[in-house]
Amino acid sequence: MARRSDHTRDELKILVLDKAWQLIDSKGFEGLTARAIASEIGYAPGTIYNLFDSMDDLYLQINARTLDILYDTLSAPVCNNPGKPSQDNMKAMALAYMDFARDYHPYWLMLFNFRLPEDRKVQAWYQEKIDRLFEPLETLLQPMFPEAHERKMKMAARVLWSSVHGLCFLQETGKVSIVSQNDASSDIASNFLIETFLAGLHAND
Amino acid sequence: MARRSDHTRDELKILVLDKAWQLIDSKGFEGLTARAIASEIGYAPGTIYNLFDSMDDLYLQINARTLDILYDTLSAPVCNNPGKPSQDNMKAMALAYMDFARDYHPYWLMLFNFRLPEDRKVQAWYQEKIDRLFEPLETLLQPMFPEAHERKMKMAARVLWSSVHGLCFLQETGKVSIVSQNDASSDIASNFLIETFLAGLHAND
DNA sequence: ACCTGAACACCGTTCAAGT
DNA sequence: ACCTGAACACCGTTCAAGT
Repeated sequence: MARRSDHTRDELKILVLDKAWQLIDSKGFEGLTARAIASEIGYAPGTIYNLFDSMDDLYLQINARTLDILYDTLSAPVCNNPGKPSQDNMKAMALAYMDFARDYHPYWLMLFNFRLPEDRKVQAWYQEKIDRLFEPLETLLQPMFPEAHERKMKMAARVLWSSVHGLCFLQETGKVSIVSQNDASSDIASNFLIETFLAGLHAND
Repeated sequence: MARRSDHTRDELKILVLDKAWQLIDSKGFEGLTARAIASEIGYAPGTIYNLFDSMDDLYLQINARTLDILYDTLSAPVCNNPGKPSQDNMKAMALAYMDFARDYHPYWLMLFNFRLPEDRKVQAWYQEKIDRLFEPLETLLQPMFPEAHERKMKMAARVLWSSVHGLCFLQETGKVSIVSQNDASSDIASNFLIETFLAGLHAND
């Protein structure tokens, strides 16, 4: 019931987000409540609302962290193997995405369950974090398109990316067994998708 | 506070589900609460739990209705135009799916936000409703594969279906503008996906 | 047997009151 | 200025008590 100044405002925000991240890890998204965070860091629930507009705002900040990790994950295949054939790197990227969905499962789910409050647009900085997710794939697709067809290349990147996401989503949420109950089924399916899509791109040239 | 027997148990279940469907339509998923349903049909909240194990169980029943409508929607292009080229029917099917996602938006979202309570498997009757969603697309893909390659055809159906879903999901949840801010962008993107995928299938024969 | 409705254990969020 | 914590308006869910 006083100013405590144990931490600066920014330190406190980071403290809250770190604890939120931990709570998701240990209790899942359902365990992430304002009261739980507050009690864990030794503050009152109201303090959360001093730092964030709402829990939705806090979810957005968590998603921002997740998007940063995902960006690094998707960039890795491109950066580590610049010499390799694009198709191999694309397959590696798709598998990296699927591994990410498994390893960061609750965080990855939050990315898509989150809906903005209808009325107002998502902030520009957040949209930017989403948009740049396509960049690594664009880098790989670039050499397959003439320079004049950049818009088509960008569409191809988004379509292929969405496809991998769709595959991953139906796989990961267990709605569908893509090929069989095999453990490697998602690998097979995503490789098949990429091979077919790239073959189609070349055929339609 | 007594047995009322205004309705049989089954009538009551239908009454609840109908009202739940209406509530989602008018107030969105957030407006769908046990108390709201009960008050609207003139029963006590406890009655809902007499008919359903939990709200999750009720969500599952709503999803079952949604899946039935979706199945009919996806079947339409195949049934109505048996003579047309498969590619045209596939494009129509993809657009039908995207229209469905828009027209039944909250119901469609519930399909994917719903996660089963970890421990126990989804019931067989529900899994069946999911599995048969692939049938219309399989019917269209069938002629493109030799009979011996049925397993490959089934995988192609699931991969293509997932891809369309992924495209639709990123489009509909507004995370990504696939081509531009154009209204027709999802049509362009899904047509491009299908053309490329089919061309790839033929090229890899 | 069926239904009630109070009760339990929670939520997100607000805001007057403290230091 | 910062933080508290009680209060408000909700949740899902349970279950003794009624008819």
